[in-house]
Amino acid sequence: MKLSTRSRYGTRLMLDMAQHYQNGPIQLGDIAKRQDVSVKYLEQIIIPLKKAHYIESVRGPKGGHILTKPPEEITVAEIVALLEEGTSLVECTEHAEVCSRSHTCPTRLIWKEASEAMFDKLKSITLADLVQKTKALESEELAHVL
Amino acid sequence: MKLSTRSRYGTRLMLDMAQHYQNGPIQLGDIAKRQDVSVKYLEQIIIPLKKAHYIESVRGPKGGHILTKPPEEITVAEIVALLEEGTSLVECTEHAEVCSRSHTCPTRLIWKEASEAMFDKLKSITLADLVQKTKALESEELAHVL
DNA sequence: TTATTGTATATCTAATTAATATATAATTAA
DNA sequence: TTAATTATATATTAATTAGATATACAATAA
Repeated sequence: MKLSTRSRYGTRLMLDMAQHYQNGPIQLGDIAKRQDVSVKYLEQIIIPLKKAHYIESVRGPKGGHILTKPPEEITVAEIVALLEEGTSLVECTEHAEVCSRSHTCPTRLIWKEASEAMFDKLKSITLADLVQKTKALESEELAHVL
Repeated sequence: MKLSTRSRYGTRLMLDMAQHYQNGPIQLGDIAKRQDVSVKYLEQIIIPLKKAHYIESVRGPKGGHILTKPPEEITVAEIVALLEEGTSLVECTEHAEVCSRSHTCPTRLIWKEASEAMFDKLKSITLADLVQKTKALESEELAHVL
């Protein structure tokens, strides 16, 4: 039931890009340093995000990656759904045919409801919200140190 | 992010026991047949449920397992939390020390909120609800066949 | 034209999941 | 009292997935 590093790192990748949204193409090397994740792993994670057109890339020196939409218009639910390949906690709610009991299975329905509750929450959070939250947390931390 | 078979089968194990709550000790062999899961696997899954005192067992012929509480008093949230070993989608919300970024990490907070949304839903569903739901689904299915 | 950056595959390791096997202990009914 | 039945405990195995790393190639701006 744990979230994979794939969607956790992917969300941080997107958040990092949102934080530098105005700065032109962002390089994975920079994100990797800031987020403390290997470039090679980020290269894998970014593929589905590019395929789904959340990100565009430019090659060559001074190249990098750019969000195609403002952070206000991207929810965490979209990112997680993409990187986890679906919004369901069980295979059978999306593909009933994987289990012969699907049509009379009562537990199947509750897993569906639980998945929906979770994603409804994630739908309510945009990358812009996360950028804001980050600033708040950082000044909190600063106040705590002083 | 998928639920393990452990908690899925475990929930069905508990549901099956709830369906036969009045029938005295239930044998794993019977549950295994009805639920189409191997006895050996159920034997493993039942261990934490016994440790947490949801189930008591009697050995010998005519032995088996019994719920210690009526199905109305057991929620799916409890079962899943037990079998998934926690209610969190990420390690760091329960053990902040696993990640040095925890104190300023904005994503950590949203994973926590999402986990809570999910478990709040599961808390609202008891084994008795599932027993009811099963009956409804079965008569629906019957009506469909006729 | 070369340094820089992204792209595409392939490979690898470790952990986890899902399950099976074997041996043992308790209990009851014949 | 003993044979059948059932639970318990531990070990083992097979398959899958997660999490990463490595290698070779393609594009492009300075």
